[in-house]
Amino acid sequence: MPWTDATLDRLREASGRSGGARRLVVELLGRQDCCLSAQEIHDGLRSGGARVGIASVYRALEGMDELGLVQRVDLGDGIARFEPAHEEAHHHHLVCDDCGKVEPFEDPALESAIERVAGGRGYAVAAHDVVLRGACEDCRHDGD
Amino acid sequence: MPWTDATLDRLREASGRSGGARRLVVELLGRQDCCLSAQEIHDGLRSGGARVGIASVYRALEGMDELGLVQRVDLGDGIARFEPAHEEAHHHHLVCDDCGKVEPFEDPALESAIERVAGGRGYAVAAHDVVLRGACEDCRHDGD
DNA sequence: ACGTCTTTGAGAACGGGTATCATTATCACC
DNA sequence: GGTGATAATGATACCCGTTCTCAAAGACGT
Repeated sequence: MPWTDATLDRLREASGRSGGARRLVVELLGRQDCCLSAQEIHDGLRSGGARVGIASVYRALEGMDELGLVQRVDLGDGIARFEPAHEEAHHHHLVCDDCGKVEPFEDPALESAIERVAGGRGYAVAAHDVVLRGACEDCRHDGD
Repeated sequence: MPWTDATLDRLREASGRSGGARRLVVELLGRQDCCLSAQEIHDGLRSGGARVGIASVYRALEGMDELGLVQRVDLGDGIARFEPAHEEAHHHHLVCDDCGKVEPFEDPALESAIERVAGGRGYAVAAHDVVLRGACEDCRHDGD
């Protein structure tokens, strides 16, 4: 788990301390391959028997976000989701309006188009989200 | 104001009635060239002397959204924004993390990359948002 | 082990968005 | 122009994700 270890190191380095709640959040997030909401993280930890407060989950996520260790993902439903930031495997999301399924995708041409746009406007882009909403293949063939 | 008139017609057609609050919201939105939040619309109408409830603003926006007359824009700050849907002038947004400025952009290569991704995944994409965050040209040259 | 300073957890507080409900306004019909 | 059925409206209570507060617990240098 390279991301988990590196993230714990960076967090300890930044604050000078370690903490149990923060470690649990990082470890859970490191096991995921797509995004999780703060509530989902909280529920996952509680169901695993940990006595973790929701505020600690938000604090851990905030700290990681400031250090660029997580990618904040906004799917448009008013709930912030987070996933480990693997710079070598940057991806975006397809959201099905029918069944709510979220699946990641990556596309080099999309990335280069984004970089070209930002550069042409004088922008130093720190982050970008692309969210495609619609009907997934399964739901297109179901009744709709 | 072609969008304003067409939108009022479509809304009346859909519900069978007209209403003063809805008309004010549509007229205000039709005067904008980029996105506004519900609160901004509400404040704008109240400061113009109209006694409009915030609930009516949300209802008007919801109705227009269902008919595809507005584009819902999510800039990642937890506030939904809306702008007139001009299908001939589809655009996305650059957001400055420093000064909060929002500016629109459009890019045909970006659009075609999105369509290609969605098609390759069997997705019927109904809507897509691209939000680029970073430092705008002004803020890059200021202190930061 | 001790003291200091950060983290933590519970719950209050905040804010955008939605639901409720009595009142008002619109419109087809007369 | 009335009249009645029905939708729109505005004030406000409510929901829920997120942030704030604060006392208690934990981490680390000494």
